[in-house]
Amino acid sequence: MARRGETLELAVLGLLHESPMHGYELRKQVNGVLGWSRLLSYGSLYPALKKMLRAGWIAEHVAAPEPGAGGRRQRIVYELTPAGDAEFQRLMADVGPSAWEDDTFDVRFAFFSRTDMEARLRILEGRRSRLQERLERVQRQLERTQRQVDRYATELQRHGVESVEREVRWLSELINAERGDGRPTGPGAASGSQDVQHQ
Amino acid sequence: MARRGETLELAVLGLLHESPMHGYELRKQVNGVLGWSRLLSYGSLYPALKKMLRAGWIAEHVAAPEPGAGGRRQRIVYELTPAGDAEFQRLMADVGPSAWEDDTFDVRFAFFSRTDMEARLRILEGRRSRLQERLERVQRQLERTQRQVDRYATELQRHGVESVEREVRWLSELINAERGDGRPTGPGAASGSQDVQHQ
DNA sequence: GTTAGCATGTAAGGAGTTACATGATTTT
DNA sequence: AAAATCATGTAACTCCTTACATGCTAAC
Repeated sequence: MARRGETLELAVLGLLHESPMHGYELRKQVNGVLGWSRLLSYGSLYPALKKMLRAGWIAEHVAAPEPGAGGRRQRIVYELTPAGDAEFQRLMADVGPSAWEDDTFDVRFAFFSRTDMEARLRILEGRRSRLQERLERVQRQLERTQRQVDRYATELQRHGVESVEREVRWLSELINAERGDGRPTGPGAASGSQDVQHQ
Repeated sequence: MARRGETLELAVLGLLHESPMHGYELRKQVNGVLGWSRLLSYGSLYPALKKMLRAGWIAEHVAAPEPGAGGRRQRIVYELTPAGDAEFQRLMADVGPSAWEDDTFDVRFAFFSRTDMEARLRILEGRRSRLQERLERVQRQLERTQRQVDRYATELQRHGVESVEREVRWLSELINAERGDGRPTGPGAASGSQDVQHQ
């Protein structure tokens, strides 16, 4: 049951899973690697780190201010504890609807290497049908409300629909690639764009 | 100075500008017309309406429960006051950076018919350079951090970049259309990207 | 000597969600 | 009789941002 707030938590856990890091660096990674549009603020990150420390998922240790490049002050390096690793596994094991919601999906996807193919497929397919539902809902509304007098409102909607359709295609390619990788000469999934995307 | 919270306000003002509506209907319009992914909740909308009532921007009147289709209870219909119309104009007149932020841009765009071409161009161009900055930042990061061991993280970033590039192209087309509509055979703006960037 | 980037934090507040509370009317 | 849809609202809570507070080192 991954609530909304567990997204940042998962991101931190996943990044520390790769290597220990201090807060400032962690923030840049969260922004960069996870392609978040709005830069995560320190007012968000540091309290989250404190909370995770208290929960015993991460451990801190003060690193010497190595005189390399840039003005280095004493940094606090965080690393994953065994409990933190367990928590990461627990969160990643959730393949229910919450795993394919808008805010969480990207983070899950970024750490897909740490899940098995079955979980990946379930999440990708869940995400896809979620988007398809959205598409149907919007298109139904487009027909229902005939008030298409306004070109800008119409154009906005058209662009929105196209964006979602594009993402559905992307997901379909990923799903095919997953299945293709599973069975090298798969007979069912071999229609054209089999593994186009997978890298 | 359109702060984050003024987005819902602007949406309501804009929709009531077209015609009076009650809350339930307003919510559907906000969700549908403005293509919002997450459905706006009543816990958000009704307090906002109360606030706008107190501010004098909208007026309420109880409508008789006309026995048409659907279970109709007594509805509260809201309509724009002259003060509300003024506020709408004031908000729409803001062509500064806040007008092209992620959460606000869509709403502004939906009501573009109520602005002049100059304001439209300024906002479209502002939005475009904002996205281009984002693109550069991500691409710089992609080069800097060589840790591209993970195919999923890489794929996520690739898709993200492509999405933003696609939106930049969309904005460019809209900008061209605006200029084309303004001066049917415009001689000045015809040199490719003459004033593309100018913020 | 001042600006820019590195680095860590706290306090206050904003914007929205979820869950709760209520109740009418129409369709199945 | 139950379920679905219409319709309005409140209270508690969550997550996040902004602004503030501090101070180091490197480059200009």
